[in-house]
Amino acid sequence: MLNITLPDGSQRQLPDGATGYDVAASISEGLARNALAVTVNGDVRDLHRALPDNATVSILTWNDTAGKSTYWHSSAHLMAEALEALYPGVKLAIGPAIENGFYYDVDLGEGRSISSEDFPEIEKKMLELAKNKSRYERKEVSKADAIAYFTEKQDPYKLELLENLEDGNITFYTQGNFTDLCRGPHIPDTGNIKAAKLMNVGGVFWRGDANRQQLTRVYGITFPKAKDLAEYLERLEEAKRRDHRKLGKELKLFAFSEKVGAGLPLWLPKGTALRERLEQFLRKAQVKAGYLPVVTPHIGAKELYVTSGHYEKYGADSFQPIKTPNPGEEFFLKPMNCPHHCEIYKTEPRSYRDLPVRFAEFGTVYRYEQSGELHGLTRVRGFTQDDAHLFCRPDQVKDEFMKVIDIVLYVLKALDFNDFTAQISLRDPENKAKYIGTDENWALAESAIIEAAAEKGLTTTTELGEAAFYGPKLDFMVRDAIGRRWQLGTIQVDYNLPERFDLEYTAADNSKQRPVMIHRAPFGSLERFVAVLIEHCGGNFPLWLTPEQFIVLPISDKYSDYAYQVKAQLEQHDLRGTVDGRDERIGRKIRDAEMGKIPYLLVVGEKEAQDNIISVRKHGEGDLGSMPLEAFVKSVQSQMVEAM
RNA sequence: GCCGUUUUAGCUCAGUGGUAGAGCACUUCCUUGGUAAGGAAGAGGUCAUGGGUUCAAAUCCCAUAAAUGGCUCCA
Repeated sequence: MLNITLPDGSQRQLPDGATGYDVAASISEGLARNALAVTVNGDVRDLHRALPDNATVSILTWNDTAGKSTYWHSSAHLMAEALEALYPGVKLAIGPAIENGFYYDVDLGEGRSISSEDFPEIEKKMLELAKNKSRYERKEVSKADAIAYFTEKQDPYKLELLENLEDGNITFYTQGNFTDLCRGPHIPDTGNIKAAKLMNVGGVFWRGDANRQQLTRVYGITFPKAKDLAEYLERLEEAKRRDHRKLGKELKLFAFSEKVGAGLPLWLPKGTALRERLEQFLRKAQVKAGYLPVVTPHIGAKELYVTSGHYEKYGADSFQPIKTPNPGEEFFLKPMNCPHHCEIYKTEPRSYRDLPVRFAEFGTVYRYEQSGELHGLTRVRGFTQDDAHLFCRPDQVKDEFMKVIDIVLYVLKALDFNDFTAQISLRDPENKAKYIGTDENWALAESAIIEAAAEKGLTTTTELGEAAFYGPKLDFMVRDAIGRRWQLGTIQVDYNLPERFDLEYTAADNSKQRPVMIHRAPFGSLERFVAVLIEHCGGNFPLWLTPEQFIVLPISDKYSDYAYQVKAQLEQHDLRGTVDGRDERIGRKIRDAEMGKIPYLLVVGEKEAQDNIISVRKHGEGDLGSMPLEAFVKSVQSQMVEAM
């Protein structure tokens, strides 16, 4: 008999040779039907493999990330089978599952290519093959047999992969007419692949090496129900509708100009209004938290970056130096604010009593990002960080972290990001030599971050080896309104720069000590944050932030005087808006204002002018009826207070 | 930076070798209209840039730039 422990801690006894499927069947028929794979002591395995004794087993279905991933990996094999059927002689490289679906890298051979026009045929073939309900059969093979198989098949990529595999550790999976070198695991059979869609095709290099063979990467996604595919495609459409590049243009927030240069955004008046409001919002919170605003120049002498180490690391791959009439004199556009802030720290001797000291700056920096990497506002060559550097004693790290977490949480709440986790990135304990700083300090900082996150009640994940060489960090991984994940709000410990800039403070015993430096940027950069925010709210910004809160729409030009009176009165209550004074009918004015995503449309005509009221229409909700100005002001103001 | 695709009016896009098009936006006129597009007229283009092929190029070829989908990178 086997003793099996389930995730809830309960125990079950099954006959020897029982499989994950048997466990699922012993729980419920439905679970057995939906089971895709199992985890055995944490490792994902095929559902139909015999279980070891005393294992902890959990059943994976479509609702588990690992279940989906297994499903998509199996789908990649199905696509490969379809490709082999349609493109005889195709050579296969690798085909993993990814976050949304899977891909397979293939070599079609000279003169053949796949384009999106070929997708329907491949999809059709996949579904046709899936209908056979072919089982994914696992088989352990010797290295010699595996090499013989792929030599026969003339697949150089699989042969190369085999070179790095150990004999006795090699498995093949076969479904239908297709056999692949694969570690697995896989779903039981192709039967529950009910919907397939190829998404994209692109060229990649074998093993990412530009000197090697160019392969075709075919991306696809599959689902157990046709409805799921339809929903997925709808989500993609929604993402397109929310694309910040599209909305940025439509709402006149920002633009790019070839003449100005790639990756250098131009902020239009409305975008600037939004951005400045964000800045004010954070500046206020920072001053309350004891930050000291500073301002530093956009360039720095070469020596500054030699000291910081950036010259050596990035000098050749970035914007090249600015020369002056003075021979040998060189300046660099600043790629970051930290070196400047270190120099500010050094302007006076610091006592342990002065710490922490927190310098904040909305600092514009320039980085020569690779041309292929530029993307709307999320990846640009000139951007403004909501930067601050905290210099503190080692024993203050935890407290400072907690305070920064407070600010980040405040920002996320005000902007309606409610779904997030904190990722703690620590040192790789196996490879401590990679990192700068003493063991003692690392241990102190790492436990400070972990404790701070725990005391703030954050949901956290911990990544070993993800820390920068100069210190551990905490990032907020935020899920937006349509389920995409973004990294916002970074807090990072730095042992490197204090060392390089020889920063010190005088301790209580009169000894010189090294302060700990903490970088932090709740937004990251204004550019990227605005991009994420646009996509999160679909261009419908929170009322307190939006460039225009209202627009007054006079029924005809007879009432435009009254319209301007309304605007002036609302402005006295610190509300922002305009009057649509065009010679157009009210229907047109409403349509344009709705398309412009302005939260409140205030219609005024004869009736309103006479009774000194306004007729209020809310964006996306329709007519709210008429009311006195004061009532409107009160309702809007209370909404804004609530949001903060 | 590499591979692919794209670039035509302010915007969204038609136009596959023979005189440059539509809708919206813009200007003017008419219209004074009550909750998602009132009507008419007009103006607007070295078809990204530079070369080439051709009697003839928006259209075919080459280069450059930018955008875009990937790859690589991301202090």
